[in-house]
Amino acid sequence: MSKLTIHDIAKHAGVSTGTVSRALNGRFGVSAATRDRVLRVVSELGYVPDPDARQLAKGSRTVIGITRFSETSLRNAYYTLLLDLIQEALVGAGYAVRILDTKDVARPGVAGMIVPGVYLADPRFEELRAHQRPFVVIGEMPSEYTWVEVDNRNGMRQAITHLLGLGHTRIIHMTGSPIGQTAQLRLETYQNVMRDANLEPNPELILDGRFTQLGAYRAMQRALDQKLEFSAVACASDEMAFGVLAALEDAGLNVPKDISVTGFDDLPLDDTIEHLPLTTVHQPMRLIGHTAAQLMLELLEGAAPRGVLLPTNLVTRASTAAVRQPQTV
Amino acid sequence: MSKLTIHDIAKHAGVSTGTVSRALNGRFGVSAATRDRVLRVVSELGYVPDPDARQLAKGSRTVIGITRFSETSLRNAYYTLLLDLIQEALVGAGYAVRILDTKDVARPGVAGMIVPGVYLADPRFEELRAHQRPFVVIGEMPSEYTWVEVDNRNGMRQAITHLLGLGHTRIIHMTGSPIGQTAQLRLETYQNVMRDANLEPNPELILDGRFTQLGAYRAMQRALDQKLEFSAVACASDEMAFGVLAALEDAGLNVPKDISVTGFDDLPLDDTIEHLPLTTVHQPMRLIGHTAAQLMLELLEGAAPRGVLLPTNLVTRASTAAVRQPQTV
DNA sequence: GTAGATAACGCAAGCGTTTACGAAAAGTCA
DNA sequence: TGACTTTTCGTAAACGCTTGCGTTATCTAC
Repeated sequence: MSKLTIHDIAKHAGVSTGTVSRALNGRFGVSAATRDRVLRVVSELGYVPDPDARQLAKGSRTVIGITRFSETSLRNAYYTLLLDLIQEALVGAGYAVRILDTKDVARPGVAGMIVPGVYLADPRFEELRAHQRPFVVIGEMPSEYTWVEVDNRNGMRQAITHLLGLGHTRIIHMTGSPIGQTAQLRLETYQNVMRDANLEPNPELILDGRFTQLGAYRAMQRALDQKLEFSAVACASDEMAFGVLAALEDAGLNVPKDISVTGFDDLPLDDTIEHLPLTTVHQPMRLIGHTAAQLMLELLEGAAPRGVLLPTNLVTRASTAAVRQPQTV
Repeated sequence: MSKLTIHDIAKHAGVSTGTVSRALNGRFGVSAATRDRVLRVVSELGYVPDPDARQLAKGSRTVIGITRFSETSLRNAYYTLLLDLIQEALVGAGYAVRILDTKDVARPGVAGMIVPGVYLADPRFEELRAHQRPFVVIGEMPSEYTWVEVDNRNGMRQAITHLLGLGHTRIIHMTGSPIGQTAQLRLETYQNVMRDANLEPNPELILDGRFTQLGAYRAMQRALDQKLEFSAVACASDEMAFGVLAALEDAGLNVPKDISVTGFDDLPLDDTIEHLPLTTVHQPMRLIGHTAAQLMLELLEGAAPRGVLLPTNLVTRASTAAVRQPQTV
């Protein structure tokens, strides 16, 4: 089957190409009836407009940049997946996507920026604000700007509640870098949920794993050396959970028999590594990517900035179990 | 300045647009004299052809896929940088770049694949071979196919020679996953250079860090626990070197006073983390990206597969120093 | 029912390239 | 030198889409 063009659609729907174009782009000047008919034909034939032709006709090419991550905050797998999803949505809408630096915001031809993992305190954030270009932030919630973030509170609440339900009371929280809102929210929620259960959060049980495997491994090891008493570890990221798992394993402890561990992110794992299936808070990755792209398109059409909070939910797997010997508070 | 088009070039050079196009694309039917004149005007005015228009005129859109990494082999920063560079070159040549999975090779519209960090033993490699589409491999050297890789031998040789020159004789080699050629070559070279210096390589001094910070940290820690005697660590990646640095620091050892450490890759570091400046083997990242793109374009034009080996060189920084108390073999 | 306003749509001219095709210029050979 | 081949280059028609303009159909209000 040779390439399907807008002319084919026009012919099938009995209208002109101009009308098809307008229907497709939601422009005014098309009656609801014909729009529906056109759209039906489009989906029946499986027509998808050629991004090149579209761009060409629209005028100068518009590219949307996605920044690199800061190393520490979020890791490889997460980023790559996100990139892919955003690309999918944006290219579908006729934009080009490039990986850029925040300073490229000003570059001609760059219509906007999607910035995952940028801290509000980050100088790069200032850079973005200084320019006129629209941008959408992933993973932080700068008021007055456009962002998409997951429901950290609810996610962590579910994880801690799950652990409490299994009888754990001495629960370590492995927190990430304290610079970001994300880590902060997860930490706060941990503290709140503990308090709600009448367990005054013990500062000793809050460890900083810097959002990395190694950081969490070291923190955990130090805690074990100090004979810290605990039966569960709630981590602010999967990455850190893997570090914790390794430290526990090296100490001869069994997960989940001796210690329960929870993560946060639900990263798709590389098949080549076998890990204990992790009980973790799932982030709707596809939705995040899709939403970020959608918000960008919205912004480009002149919409007002807004934030979107996406749901999270706990996925119970093999790294958590009932506490071994019930403890008295 | 409004957009520069092929017409502007044509006018300035006193030729037709067709001629400009032919000159630009190296097609036959244009004399050397006019080609040079056109090219000169092009670079003078800084004209760059519109990829969209080019694609549109050329026919159906062609996209070139880049696969995701397998987690373990090469890390985030490396990958992202590479992605950026390849994108730059390929988009400039009028192609679209998408992040895809190896199984998408067969997808219509995908002209080729660039696959960084795929092992030869990987089933994904078979997948690539099974289809007709051209692909170029980064970081492995599959004979009969097209690849770009850095000179692992020379790089590791320089690193070890540097350490030997500083008086070190008990040098640990922190190797990566043994599945890949890369780790294998670096390991072999370490052994060879040691032998050349009349130091029979000691198997005890070969540690597996699995190409990750955590892996290297654990391996190093174990070695320290066993009171292994050594004065330097030559790592097969920067990532692992950071793990080693952390382990040494935790053990109260000073780098480079007590122990010298070398890396491999010369990853651009995230500014937010302060690390000891690492003596490491530099990989010409820009060149790698550029070469991969170039090879792909070549392949698309029907050229025969070939491999390109890129140079490496040692960058001496603060993590290496003369051995403390000279040792006798 | 008619005039005037408004909404719906078709027409066709681009957007910046590439690439047949054919004309003109330059070589080639006897 | 003339006829014929080859090379060089200009012309113009695509490529698939958007959009301003003008035309026709549909409303609205009297």
